[in-house]
Amino acid sequence: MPELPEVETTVRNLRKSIVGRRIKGAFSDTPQIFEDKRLLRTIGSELKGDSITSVDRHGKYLIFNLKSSRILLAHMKMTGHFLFVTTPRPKLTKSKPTESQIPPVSIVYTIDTGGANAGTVNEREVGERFVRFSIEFFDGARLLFSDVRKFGRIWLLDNGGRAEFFAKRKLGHDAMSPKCTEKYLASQLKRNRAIKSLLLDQTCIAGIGNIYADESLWQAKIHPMRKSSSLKEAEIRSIWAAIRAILKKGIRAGGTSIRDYRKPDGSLGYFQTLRAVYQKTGEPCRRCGTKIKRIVVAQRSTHFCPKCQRLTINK
DNA sequence: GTTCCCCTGCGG
DNA sequence: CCGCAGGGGAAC
Repeated sequence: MPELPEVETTVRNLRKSIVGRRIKGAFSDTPQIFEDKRLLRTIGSELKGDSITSVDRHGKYLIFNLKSSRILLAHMKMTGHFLFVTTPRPKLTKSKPTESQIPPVSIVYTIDTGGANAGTVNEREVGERFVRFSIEFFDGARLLFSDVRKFGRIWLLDNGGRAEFFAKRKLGHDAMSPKCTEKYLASQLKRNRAIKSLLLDQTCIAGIGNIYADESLWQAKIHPMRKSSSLKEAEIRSIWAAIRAILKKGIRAGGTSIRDYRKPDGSLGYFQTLRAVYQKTGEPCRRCGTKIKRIVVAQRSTHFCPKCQRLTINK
């Protein structure tokens, strides 16, 4: 799921809800989401009494700045998404955690949505079934991290740990940052690789993923396999402008909700209704009617119009 | 560069 | 049963 527009939408949504609330506790029963496995047991006591002072983003990383000057970081990977709920904690089910798993502060229990009595509409909306991490605030509101595939990651950084964390990952400029100029893009494209693979490379530009890469290249009329070093200045300019326009459109649409992604309030984004090529294999190109083609680039499904987006420059 | 892996669910 | 899915890291 989440690419820059989804993460940005999440940030904007959460700023309105979680900033300033005092944390009563936190809980997770999914060891995979922590790089530091100790957090599985200690995250509750670590966060208790703290509060989130601001929410930010770098590429696809979500940044929760804490009053204690520490930072809670999150990456939603494929199916992760944050939900903010003020509804009462759901009723307990038989899948109650064992004694050893019960955290000192608060617990979010797994809801049994199977069987004839599959969860109520509300339970389905908040995706309780796949909650991997949760924070409970003193006023009863909760921040839930739902993630079917458990690829998402959460980190708790000490004061000052942020620079080291991002230096290690060598992220390029954020695609929506003023620093991500056309000139910067041109400098990054000097590496001689398929343009699509470079757009997906977070050390080149941070924030673009599979959907917005395909959409941007369609908009710019550039073939995804074009070698980046062969791109002319005008082509780079058009890619740069397309990235900006597409990401902006994605943000305005509240992101893409194809399967798992939702805004923190549970509502859907609508960029899926605006896309031109992503997962539109066989459908007519909006510009020329040619059937959209699917190939694999950088191990990812890639969708493009074989007529509008040519590899060779013949006209 | 590729290939495999981490996971779970869904649709053909 | 199979392939596929908004991501990314490790190993060859």
